[in-house]
Amino acid sequence: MNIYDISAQAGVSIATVSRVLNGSDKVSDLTRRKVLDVIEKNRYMPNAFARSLGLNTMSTAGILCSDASDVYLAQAIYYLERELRNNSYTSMLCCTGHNHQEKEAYLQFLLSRNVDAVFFIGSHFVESSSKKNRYILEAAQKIPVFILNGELAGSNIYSILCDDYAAASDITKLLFSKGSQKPVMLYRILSYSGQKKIRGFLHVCKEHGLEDGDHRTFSCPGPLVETIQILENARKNGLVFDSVVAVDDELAAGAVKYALRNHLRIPEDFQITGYNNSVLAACSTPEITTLDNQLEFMCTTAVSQMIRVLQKQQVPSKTMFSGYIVEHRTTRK
Amino acid sequence: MNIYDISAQAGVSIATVSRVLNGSDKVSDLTRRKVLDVIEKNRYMPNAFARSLGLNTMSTAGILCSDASDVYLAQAIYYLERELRNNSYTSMLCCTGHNHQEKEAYLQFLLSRNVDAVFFIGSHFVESSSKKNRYILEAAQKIPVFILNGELAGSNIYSILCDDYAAASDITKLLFSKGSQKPVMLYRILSYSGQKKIRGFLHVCKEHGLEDGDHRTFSCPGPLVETIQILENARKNGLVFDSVVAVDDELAAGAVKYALRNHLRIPEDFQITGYNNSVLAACSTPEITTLDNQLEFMCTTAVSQMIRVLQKQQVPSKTMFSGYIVEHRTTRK
DNA sequence: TTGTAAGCGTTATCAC
DNA sequence: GTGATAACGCTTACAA
Repeated sequence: MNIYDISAQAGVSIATVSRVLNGSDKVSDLTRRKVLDVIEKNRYMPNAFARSLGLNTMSTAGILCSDASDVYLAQAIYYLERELRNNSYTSMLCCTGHNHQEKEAYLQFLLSRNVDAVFFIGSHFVESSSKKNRYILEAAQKIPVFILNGELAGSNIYSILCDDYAAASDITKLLFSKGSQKPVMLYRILSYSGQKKIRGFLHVCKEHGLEDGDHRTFSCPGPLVETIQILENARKNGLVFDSVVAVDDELAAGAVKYALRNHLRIPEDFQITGYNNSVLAACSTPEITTLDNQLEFMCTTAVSQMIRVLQKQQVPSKTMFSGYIVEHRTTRK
Repeated sequence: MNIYDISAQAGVSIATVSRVLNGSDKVSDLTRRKVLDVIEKNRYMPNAFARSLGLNTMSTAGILCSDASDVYLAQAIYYLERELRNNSYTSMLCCTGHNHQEKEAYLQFLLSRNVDAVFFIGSHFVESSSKKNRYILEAAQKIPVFILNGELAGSNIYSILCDDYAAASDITKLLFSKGSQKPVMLYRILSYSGQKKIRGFLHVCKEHGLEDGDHRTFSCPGPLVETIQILENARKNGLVFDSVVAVDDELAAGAVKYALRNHLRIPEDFQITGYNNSVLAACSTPEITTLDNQLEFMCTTAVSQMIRVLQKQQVPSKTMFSGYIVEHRTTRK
């Protein structure tokens, strides 16, 4: 069943059917009714491929993330998909993992599908080596690229991110103000946002006279049990700490486990802060004080910027906004 | 830059270029090399829309779920996308929410994009009213439909699911065997799998002489705080219970909170089981005993069945397998 | 092994 | 307001 069948049955030309299909006002009501009847009777649906070929777009956007099962990224995917869909765009999802080669391959894969734009969720897509970022710059020559929670300068690249330096500073300040003397920080990897958070933490530590900040940050890329072990080892090695600043809520959940196992009272003896305000912060007992980096706002902003860019309108190449602290029960009153 | 430009530069016909592009062996090595050189020099990429139009497929599959941010569904999306991608299929994601109209609209949206197959994740897509399921049957007339964790009979529909009746029975038996006398069950909604789990629970209760099972199941569709409140209310209303069978790990996390607030020792005074073996079970303190319903296996099975169906091979319309219990610290040794 | 030419099903530009 | 018809860029018989 194609446009010719419909035009034949309705006794009009394919041009008229196409006009009806696309809501042109240059069709008489009578003809329109006639054509619509035939279309409905046959449950006709125009062929998306032919349509795309003519229009050179299928209204699709690519979403690249390392892992759709990560609670934070999953939330971002949810918001992005919702906004895209509300604007009649389909979302093509790709989970790349952390391997650089794979990231490149997946981006090529999306480009080969002629997506109209692509969203990177997470700062780890932006690498410190500019050579490794070339694939993003090249993609941006074809379609607009949006980086959520990360930053990369380049033409046709738009970065939308939370001010993680300020946020990490604020949350570290909060701990000091609640009586913590010796915080430590848990991070995953030295991604762009990871580095910002570490710098914010270190800066505030220094402000409070803690000069050994460099020895108070720990990389925890592995599963929860390893995170706990890292804290155990730090203590065994003689490090004194009475609070944990974690760069995500899962790490914070690890810190909660560490505290409970060692019979440290939360928040009296030991305070913990998470990051992302995810379901994990709410599911933990006690609920974790966390930083809301306004993910929903970030995603809606990104999609509306995409729409603007595709309409050739001007859009800032960098949009940064502040997060806010959500106090729960792992920090003192 | 299109196939004509390449053919002109390489001094061959577009047919030859197409052959090279599609790895035909009917091209001499010399010609192939010549064409590949031109392709690489120009970074030529064939137009996906034209290609799709000719082949009548773009190698895309639709994934429908209610909410990509749900930890369990997010995990399923991750596995499905990975398997699809490994088979050169792109994933088009749609999050429908729970409204029936939306589900229909989203399915139409995917069909209008000419996807090759569609995956429904979650039993709540299958409604008890067969009239409401018609949209799925109709879609199945065009493309194969795969239902994960749900069941619907119909031509070109393939259901892949865990035996939730047996699983819920097993996990309830486990609690009795660990000394629980009075379990209660927490469920979300009366979805297909929800009902199976409830029946399994009730059956085992009866086996153990607990005749008031019907009064021991509670619907908890809302957020965590409400789940806790429901348990509080049950207790205030005089119901005695010493364990909770939850149909997902988030509900189990709510039960953990309830127990801790009421100073019930886990697992000595109060035992809890979750479901799905998700990150929430691992992040909770104590870690939650949970049921692994082999989501990864379910997703890989679904995708390999899709491949087979698209190759016109025979595939069972229903595939059911058993889950297994992962014992952690919310049940006794 | 290579080339010619006919589709694939739309949209859009012209005439009328 | 409507109808021919060219374009979109590829795949694939069929011919050479």
